[in-house]
Amino acid sequence: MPELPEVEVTRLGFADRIAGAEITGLTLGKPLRWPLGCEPSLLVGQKVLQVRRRGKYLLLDTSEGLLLIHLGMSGSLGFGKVLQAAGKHDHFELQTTAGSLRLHDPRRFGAVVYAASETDAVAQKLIGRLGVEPLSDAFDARAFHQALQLRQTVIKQVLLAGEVVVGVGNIYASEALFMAGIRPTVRAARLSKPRAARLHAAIREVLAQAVAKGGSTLKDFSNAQGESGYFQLEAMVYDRAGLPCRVCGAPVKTMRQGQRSTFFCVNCQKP
DNA sequence: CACGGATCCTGATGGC
DNA sequence: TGCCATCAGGATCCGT
Repeated sequence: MPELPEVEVTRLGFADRIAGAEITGLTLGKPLRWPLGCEPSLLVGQKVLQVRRRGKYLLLDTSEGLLLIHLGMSGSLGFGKVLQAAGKHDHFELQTTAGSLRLHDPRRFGAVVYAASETDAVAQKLIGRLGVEPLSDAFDARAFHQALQLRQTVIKQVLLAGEVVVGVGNIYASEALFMAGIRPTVRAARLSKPRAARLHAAIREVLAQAVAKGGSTLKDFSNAQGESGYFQLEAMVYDRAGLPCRVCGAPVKTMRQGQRSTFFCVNCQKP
């Protein structure tokens, strides 16, 4: 479910409300992708200072450390007063003086990990090798082109890997490549400077738009207030196999790349 | 070392 | 209360 826009919309939904609150309890459900990495009681009494985002991770800074939260494929976070008992797919809940932060994650590919600091090996293993933030000034077209020159793999896979640029998942990879007019099967190293620049701009555009519109809701995304986004209404190719391309009318094609579906238009996207 | 594939888990959907 | 195969927004680990 969550790519960068959904994670960012989630962050915006509760960051200000949880900042400054004191942690009063912590409840765990079934195991997530990784263990928490500390005794739950260690968190109690600490304050939540702020909530940041790095790629698809949320970083909850606390008085003595930080929680790294990843939503995996099916995770979502809710924040507020506890109105209902935890359901069978609620596997993490952080109780604070401002409300409770609850992770709902049916598939449990998500994770919540505690680290004493961001430079800790525990934290570095998760976020230490991530690429540049696409919406930051550090995401530079020239550097992007240069990084692509070093990759022998197809461009769609490079985007998904998150080592060059973070935050682009399966939906926005297809969407950004469509916007840039680039076939997903092009070898990254073969992209010309102008085409890399187009892709650079497309990635920023598609992600920024999705954040502005509240995130995609192709499956079950909802923000921390439980409201749905509506990016789905504007997907150009994702999940549109066989439907007419919104630009040229040719049927949208689909293929498998690395066990994931890719959608593209043979007319609008050049090899 | 860089790449491609298998893998974790549950639920929804569609064909038979 | 049908059963089975396939697919789903992620990313790590492992073999080559």
